[in-house]
Amino acid sequence: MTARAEARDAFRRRLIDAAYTRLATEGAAGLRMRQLARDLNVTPGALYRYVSGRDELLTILVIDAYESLAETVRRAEAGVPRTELERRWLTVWVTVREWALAHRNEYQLIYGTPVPGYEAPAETIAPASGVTLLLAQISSDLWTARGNGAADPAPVSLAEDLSRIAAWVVAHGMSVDAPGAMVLATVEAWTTLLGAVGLELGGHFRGSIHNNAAYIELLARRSYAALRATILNDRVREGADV
Amino acid sequence: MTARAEARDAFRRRLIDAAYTRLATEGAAGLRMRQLARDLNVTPGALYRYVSGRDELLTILVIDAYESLAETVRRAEAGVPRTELERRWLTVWVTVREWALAHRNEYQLIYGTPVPGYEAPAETIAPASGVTLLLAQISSDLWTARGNGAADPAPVSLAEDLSRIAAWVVAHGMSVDAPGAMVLATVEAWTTLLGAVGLELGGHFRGSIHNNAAYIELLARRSYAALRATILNDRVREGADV
DNA sequence: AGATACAGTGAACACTGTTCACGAAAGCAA
DNA sequence: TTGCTTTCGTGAACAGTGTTCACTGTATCT
Repeated sequence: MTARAEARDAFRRRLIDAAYTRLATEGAAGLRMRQLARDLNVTPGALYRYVSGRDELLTILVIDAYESLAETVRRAEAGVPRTELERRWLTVWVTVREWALAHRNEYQLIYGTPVPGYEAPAETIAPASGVTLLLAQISSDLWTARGNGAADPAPVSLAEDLSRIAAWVVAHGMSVDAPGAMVLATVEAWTTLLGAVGLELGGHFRGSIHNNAAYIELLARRSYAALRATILNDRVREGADV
Repeated sequence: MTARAEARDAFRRRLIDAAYTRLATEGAAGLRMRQLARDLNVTPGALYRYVSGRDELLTILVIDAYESLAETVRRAEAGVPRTELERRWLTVWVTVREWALAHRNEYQLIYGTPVPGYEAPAETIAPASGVTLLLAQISSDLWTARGNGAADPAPVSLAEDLSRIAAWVVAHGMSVDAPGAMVLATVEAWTTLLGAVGLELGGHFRGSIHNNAAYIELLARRSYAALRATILNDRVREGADV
């Protein structure tokens, strides 16, 4: 590797780091090319030797954010014994929230309003699936450990979507034997989780929920209970007439 | 009223209308003072006679969006017979989603990432409560019509938050006798609803849910069932041992 | 009718992202 | 080592942004 290529990579790294810092401290709007040039003691034009423009920088940061979130959650979840399914589930919820609080701007970058004039390109799709896959894994583990229970029927109106999700899960190397109702409950959990975090970050709980940690934990427990309840066995044992 | 004051009001109205149009067609980023000036055949400086700046315009539009959403949902919900609680509940969910789809940018303006450098001022808080109040009303009606059921106990960790919500509901002229567990289920529903709409608008269901109409309806039904289930009476009748 | 308040102008200021011709330096081949 | 080529960073420029301000002309009020 030539000295030039090395210097090039090094500077590109510095640029991305500077961009990351600006994003973290000032949000997506603080990501200004001219400001980054000042941060790096260079004229604005020089940046375009390393990056095609502001959009590419944003794409890099989007991917970075997805990966950072997924990695953080994966690491936390890996620390919980495999058999303690509910604790694993809970850990995912809590860790997502904590990451979001610690990385507000990165979170908004990926799950907030799309940045004006910026359309997330295809390469951002793959890294976006990290956390959902983790939930799917736990859900799948629950199904495997179910004993001899059957599952709720899945609604026909979503049959197509559910088989799409199943295919996608298979494509990520997981077994798909989890039934539609469980898959759906997992998607539902994902929806509620991101809803709760988004509302908290947006300050929409100002007049209601303040103890957001307790709230998210409650939501996590409920969603896990709902997930379990999709396995008929449990309910039947309890004598419900569903 | 003098002719001048009249013209002043008329122009201010025209300005807000133009801003609304730009927001709807191009998003918050398309809301450019200079562009609005061109739209109105006037120099940019003239706008500052009617509005203190871009932020005030945004605030007006934020309030407008909250009110438009609340009004739309209120009207739809009012069309359903009072006693059909589940249909009323469902109508709220579906209408919120439909409004969001028809007014993507307005929705993002209120529930998406806060616009860079813009902090929503106090006067936006009141109009934000429209839809939540509607859900609270249905939930309260359900409680009133419960027969002689008791309610689940509410978690102590959220007791403070729940009483804050109760106080806020009272301040809006509703009776508060609905128990904590129901209030919580209502907040939970709100969380999931906004989560689902936000994810759909953000394109985060691209690899999974496509039939979003069916999905939101399913979520609505489930959340209503959960709301009902907070009233012990029902569950006891079904023989569950919770 | 005269004083006053106000609307709109046009120029300016300080920014932004992006492009481009140019000179300097580095890498490579003979 | 010499010469050619590729790359780098600069500085200036372009087109755009929000906002301010001295200055007119016109409408309102006394």
